[in-house]
Amino acid sequence: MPRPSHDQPTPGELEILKILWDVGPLSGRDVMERLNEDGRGRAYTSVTSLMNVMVEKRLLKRKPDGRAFVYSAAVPRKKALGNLLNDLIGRAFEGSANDLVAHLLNETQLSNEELTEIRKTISADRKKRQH
Amino acid sequence: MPRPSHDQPTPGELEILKILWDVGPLSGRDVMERLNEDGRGRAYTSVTSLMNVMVEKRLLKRKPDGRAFVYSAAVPRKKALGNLLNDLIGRAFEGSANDLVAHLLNETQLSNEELTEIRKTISADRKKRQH
DNA sequence: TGACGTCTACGGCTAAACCCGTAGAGTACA
DNA sequence: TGTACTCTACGGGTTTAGCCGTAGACGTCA
Repeated sequence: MPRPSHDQPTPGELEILKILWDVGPLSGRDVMERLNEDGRGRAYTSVTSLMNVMVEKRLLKRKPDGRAFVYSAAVPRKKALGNLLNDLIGRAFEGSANDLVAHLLNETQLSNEELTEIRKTISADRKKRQH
Repeated sequence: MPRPSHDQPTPGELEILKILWDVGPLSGRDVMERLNEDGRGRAYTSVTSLMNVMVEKRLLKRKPDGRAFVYSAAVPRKKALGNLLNDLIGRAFEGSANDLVAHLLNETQLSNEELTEIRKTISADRKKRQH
């Protein structure tokens, strides 16, 4: 049996999605330039080839624009990140979101700033939910 | 350039690690039987072959036991899960643990039970930290 | 018209993930 | 001794991820 197809965006695919989520529809060349701001000098065809795979996977949409294509995300950011989170919760934390949070607090070293931020997030969420 | 070596345990590797973390050192056959409780009928050689790769990656250790090997996790659970979490935070949430928690609360549908659990976890953590 | 540049389509490459089968050595038991 | 079983070692197979190069179409500008 082959390697299981993961259904989640791969790391490289996520990079592209993040760019398109942030700045909206872009040409292949624009995506390449943004990607390569990290210093890795990907070739133009590497990027478009990856994006074409993503179109087949329904992660991206593309429309002709003159002679070229304009690509845009076909999956909303919130949903994609939620899937990624749920995938990790399912694979590593027996499906318990609470286990994940507990691990985050106990086993990773968070700065005090991050801790207070998280506490604020939690209490704000509680207030929001009691209408 | 090839696919970047991910440094994190793959999904299949994580399954094996979870078994060894839970029940301690096991023979290849025992690991196979536990794995196959999920219904997928992996062959014995599939499992041992995967575990041998994991030994090379230093994810597992093995010791001869009579004619066979006994495998054990070479990476502590807390560290491996922490790495997995940090990897996701870095790739998907711009390095912000708080963003991850916020996403968990806002964008994934958690049950009320899970929400109260998480709140308890957070406040227990706070109390623990004010020694 | 010709030189140049950019775009797509296509195919190919390496390595990882995951899956197995077979051969040969060792053990156990009748 | 012979049969049956189990283990390791080894190699192979398929799919995906990520990376490119080249060919051919098309546009621009001198």
